Amino acid sequence: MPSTQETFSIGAFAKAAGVNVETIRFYQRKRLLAEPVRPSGGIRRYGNAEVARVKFVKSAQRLGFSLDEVAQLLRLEDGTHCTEAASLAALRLADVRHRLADLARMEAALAALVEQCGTRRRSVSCPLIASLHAC
Amino acid sequence: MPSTQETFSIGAFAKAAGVNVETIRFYQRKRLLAEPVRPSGGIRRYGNAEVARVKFVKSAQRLGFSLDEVAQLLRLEDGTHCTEAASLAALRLADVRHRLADLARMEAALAALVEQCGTRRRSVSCPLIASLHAC
DNA sequence: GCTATTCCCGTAGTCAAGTACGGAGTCAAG
DNA sequence: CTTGACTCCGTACTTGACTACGGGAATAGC
Ligand SMILES: [Zn+2]
Ligand SMILES: [Zn+2]
Ligand SMILES: [Zn+2]
Ligand SMILES: [Zn+2]
Repeated sequence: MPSTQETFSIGAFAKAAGVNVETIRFYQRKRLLAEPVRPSGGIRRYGNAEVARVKFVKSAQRLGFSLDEVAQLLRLEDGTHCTEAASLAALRLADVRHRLADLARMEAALAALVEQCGTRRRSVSCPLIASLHAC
Repeated sequence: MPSTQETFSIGAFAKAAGVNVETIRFYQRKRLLAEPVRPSGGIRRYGNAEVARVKFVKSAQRLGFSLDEVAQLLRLEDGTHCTEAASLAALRLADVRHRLADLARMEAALAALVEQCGTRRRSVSCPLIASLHAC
């Protein structure tokens, strides 16, 4: 019972998802997006679900995941999974936690930098470089 | 008064920094690294400072910064900065905080996914896609 | 019905970030 | 002094993620 109109053409779809039409087609080639059947020589239609999917891809990308990794993430929720999916998710989770820690360090360093530059103009040495551990 | 021996050849430098020799030279072309003078037809020498610099670049990259952005970050601590540097850092900080929030959501979603797949095999709907808001 | 957008599809080009290669020069060991 | 490893430098190739182009089909507005 989808009440909202779920019928985007590829152009409207791309606009709704905030990407280029070519990007949609590129994702279809890369199997990140299924191409809906087209009514015998007609035009394909897309719904809100695929808009959300594309937005997820772009967001995950911003977090540093490659398209292949995003595809894996998506497969976690898509298909028949469980046994292998759980271990995959665990791997990704460890990765995410590492990034989280790194980002937190970076946040602290940047915040300190902003603080120092803002209040006094006498900073002995920037904490930025020191803040990123050798990992 | 540098007591530690600060004399890497480019090969030792690259190894110490955990990157390829070609990467060093690439960074020099990109002005992320200055090339030290070479004693009239001799071999260039590098020190611990540039090792730290390269490690910083790689760490910042892992956090999603592009090389151009890393160059900006490095300029923050290098030159005469403060006024413009503070706003640049603030921009990056906002970005980092956004990513942090997204990553935290994703962490929760992945943890839940792992949990669900591990214990029961009945998950109504994966929270993964929902975890990244439309930003 | 006519024209202007869109869509479809394949191929090709771009941009960032390296990575590889090849020939000449340099240097330390033997 | 020769040999082998390493350096220097320029140019070219690779990979990931798009982006552009071009010609024919389909649909929408008038
Ligand atoms: Zn499961
Ligand atoms: Zn780390
Ligand atoms: Zn300052
Ligand atoms: Zn976000």
